[in-house]
Amino acid sequence: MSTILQALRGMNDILPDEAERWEAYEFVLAAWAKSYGYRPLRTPLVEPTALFRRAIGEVTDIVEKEMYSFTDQLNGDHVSLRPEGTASCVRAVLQHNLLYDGPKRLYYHGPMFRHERPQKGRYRQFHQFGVEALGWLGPDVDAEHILMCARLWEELGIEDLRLEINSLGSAEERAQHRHALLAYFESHAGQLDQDASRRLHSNPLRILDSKNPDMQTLIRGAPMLIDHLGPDSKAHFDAVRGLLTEAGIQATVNSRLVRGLDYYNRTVFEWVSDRLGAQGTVCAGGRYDGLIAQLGGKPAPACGFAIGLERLMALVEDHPPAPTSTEVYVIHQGDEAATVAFAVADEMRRVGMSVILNCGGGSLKTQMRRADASGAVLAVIVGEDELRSGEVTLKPLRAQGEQWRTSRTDYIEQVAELLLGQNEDEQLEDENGRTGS
RNA sequence: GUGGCGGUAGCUCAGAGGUAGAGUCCCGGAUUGUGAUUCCGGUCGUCGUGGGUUCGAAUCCCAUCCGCCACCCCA
Repeated sequence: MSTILQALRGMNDILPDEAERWEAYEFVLAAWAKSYGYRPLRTPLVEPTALFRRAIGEVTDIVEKEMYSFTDQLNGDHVSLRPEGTASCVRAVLQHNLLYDGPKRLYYHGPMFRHERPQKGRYRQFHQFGVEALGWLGPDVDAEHILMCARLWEELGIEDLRLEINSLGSAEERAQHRHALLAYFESHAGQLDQDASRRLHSNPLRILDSKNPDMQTLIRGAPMLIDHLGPDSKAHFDAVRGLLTEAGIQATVNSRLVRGLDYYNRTVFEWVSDRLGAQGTVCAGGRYDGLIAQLGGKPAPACGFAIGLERLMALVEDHPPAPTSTEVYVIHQGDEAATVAFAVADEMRRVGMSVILNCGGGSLKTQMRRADASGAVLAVIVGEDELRSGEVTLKPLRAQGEQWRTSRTDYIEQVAELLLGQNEDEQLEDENGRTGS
């Protein structure tokens, strides 16, 4: 063991059983995003460190202590593995001037990197599916994002996510509130715990989020951000909530909901599960109207959110999508038959069947066992007898019925028929299963 | 990053100073070309790693790595 190198801490291999689930989810999520008019964007995993420092904020935990940052040995560039997707997305949009002909709906997915202490649902390399709408002022887009999440949970059969939403107001309103907050906490400095004292000047908003029971009274008395919202921000927030109510989506306003990235303003939201322990946030996002200008673009509003794929998939572990299975397993005996079997497998694959050709020899019994274990619907046997008569043997492995021999010129049609019949049976079973439960 | 718990066969786990085990999986066989079940046989481990204590360590001690839980924070 000691001589075998391991994956880095908090970075996981996704083995075939799980990887099949991943592919299924990636497919479902991409189709979902597309159905709302979002288009894919792929950006590099490595970006200039400055991008994240400017976008996420210098004093955030992510930038201060969680980024994989290093110096490119060859040219001295300061680069970082991306800790989230929005910064890269905005960078790409600006670099290629994608907003030149109007607003854009975009989605992305892939690995993100944060150097945190791993736990279940929290990894150093984790995966997000992100959705961004750039160029719309809202509140319709804000509501669209929350709505599409709700519909996705329905589609995936997740029923216990609760929605928390808040408004952070504009940058000016936040600054005002920060002032009031600072004054309040400074006048009660004696009641602040260690964490709160530390955050007092770096990020006083975060004090509101403290879980320390001794702090709750103090926090309840603190100035509320929502009371510092101007008429525009208030109208925006009300409009978002109105649209959600119209759509029948229940949201809890959590005035202490604060996102960990500096770029957020106005609407922020989180979908939270109680089944994931301390890592309950499955999906979160909000509006970031200032970021585009902050990164040097022509000012434009935007909002977006990201889903943590590990967390999402942990919620539906009990109902994994069925993996696609092999249809045909080709068995053969003897050198000459091996050549024929090779060609037979190739022929079937070229008409679209998924075929495993037995490799590595083995007795007929052994090969039959492998065929059974492969999940194939049908075994095609090429033995010495078949070779002499120019035939193959077809043996159904799942359905009733005996094996039979057929000529090598027309066996494919019979295989196709058999597979078709099998698929119909499965669909029937599927439907019965669904209506029956 | 802080604190707590854990790591024994590919997998699930028992063993708590005295010869490393069970189930499962995998492999081979049960009269020569056929899957499940059953029966028989077999492989598998530096007991996470490295030190220390001891006549003797999977077992006790220290360090370290990895995982889990809480904090911090977040998807």
